Amino acid sequence: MNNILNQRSVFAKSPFSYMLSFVSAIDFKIIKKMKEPKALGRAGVLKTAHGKIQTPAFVAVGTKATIKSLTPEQVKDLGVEVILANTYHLHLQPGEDRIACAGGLNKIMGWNGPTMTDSGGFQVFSLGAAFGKNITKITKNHAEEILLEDFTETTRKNRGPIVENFKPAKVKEDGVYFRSHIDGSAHYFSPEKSIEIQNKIGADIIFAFDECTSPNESIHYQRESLDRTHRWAKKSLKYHRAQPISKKQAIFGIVQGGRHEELRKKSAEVISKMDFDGFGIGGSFQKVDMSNAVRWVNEILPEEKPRHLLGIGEPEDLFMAVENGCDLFDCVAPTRIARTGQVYTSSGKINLNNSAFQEDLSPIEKTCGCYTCKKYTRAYLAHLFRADEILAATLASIHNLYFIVNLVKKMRRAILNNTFSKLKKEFLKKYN
RNA sequence: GCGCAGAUGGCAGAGUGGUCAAUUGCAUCAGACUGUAAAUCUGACGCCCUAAGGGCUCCGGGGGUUCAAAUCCCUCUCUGCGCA
Repeated sequence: MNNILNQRSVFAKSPFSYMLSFVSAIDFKIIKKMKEPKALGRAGVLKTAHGKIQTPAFVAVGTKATIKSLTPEQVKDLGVEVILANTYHLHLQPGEDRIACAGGLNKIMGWNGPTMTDSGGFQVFSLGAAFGKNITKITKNHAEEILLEDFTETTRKNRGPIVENFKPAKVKEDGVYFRSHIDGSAHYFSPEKSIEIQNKIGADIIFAFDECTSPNESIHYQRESLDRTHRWAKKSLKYHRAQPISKKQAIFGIVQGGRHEELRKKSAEVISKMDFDGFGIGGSFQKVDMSNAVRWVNEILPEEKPRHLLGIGEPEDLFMAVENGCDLFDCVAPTRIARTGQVYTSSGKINLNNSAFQEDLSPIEKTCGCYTCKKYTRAYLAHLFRADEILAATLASIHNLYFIVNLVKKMRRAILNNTFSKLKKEFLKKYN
């Protein structure tokens, strides 16, 4: 016990801790802007209580305070600078009080770099309007098709009985009722509650509580929802600013508005007038709509504050987002697809479960500098996936995260060298 | 040698007169996955025809009963158990 106390006091008195007393919880400096006429892209440095982030930067998703299948050392070694955990998941398990007692998010998970938490706003969508339907962050269907009401039938088998029209999340004016996906227990998130939980979890950057809307909602609903998200943003901000922790914990407001130019611009205006430390851009998109939405918003958001495009992360999307002025991105794709055998290469994704790779003794990618590619063959990974070995997920996740994180690092360097357009053109030509 | 039980698609294993090209699991072959209900989910999986659909062959081998057999009878082969 003494040891722990000693360690804490030593940490508290470290020279680093005095640096925490800067006025804003974060400090963002743009060091270079893209010079192309219409480009909004920039390279910068975002300083947080747990270190700097060289932007643009890819944020690794560690929903439940772990990047699935990886240790923090592996995550750090492959180049990740910042991670994002989730309020909804951590509230249910292990609970924010336990995280606080354990010393906060960084301490409990053994990650000493910058951290963020999502507010639970995405679960309003994924467990609400999108529940049991074929709708996610990106939807390939046309709105007309999405409106078909037979998607509940396709709900996965192992997730309990399908109950018609059952949704674990229900939106109310002042908050959202959730039914836990773990044990079915009822929970209620208001903006204040979300912020309170995020305060306790203690990430460097937190997000306002928002509603990510489904693209199949009517324009009327989108309007109504957007007003609600704006009200929630105000409440989130007010509550947060009243807490002492807001001196070292930054809060980002989230822009919504679906695919509608009018709503996106309105949202960007409303949210940017609030005293947030930075901004998130949320929503569920059809791919063709995404660049418009990002552009509309970033032309309005104040240039000097960081912008986080929520949940986006395929290579082509990252090029689009960086070019259009986003600084941060998070995405589950690299780690999620890795666990099911799919890995990124410079000429597109490949699926290591395909029979062709069983005798392929080359690495995933010859020119890749990641641990997995330096040491293992496709054949070995193919074997691990077939044998259902845990290491498969780890090695593929290392590669995919390295691939994406370093792709964004390359974009940053290209901005600094004025070669972004060239990089984009060459990469996408080979990748697609 | 005698008695009993059994032989089903790559494997395991349901089915025991028509609704059976044959439940299910595994394996196999593909696909999906973008603020993680996710080490998950979906589809295909006898052969042939582009699909709806249709045709052909099939439940150890052979023969029989029946309008109809994986399913009933006879016989052979093989396997397991028990007794010699």
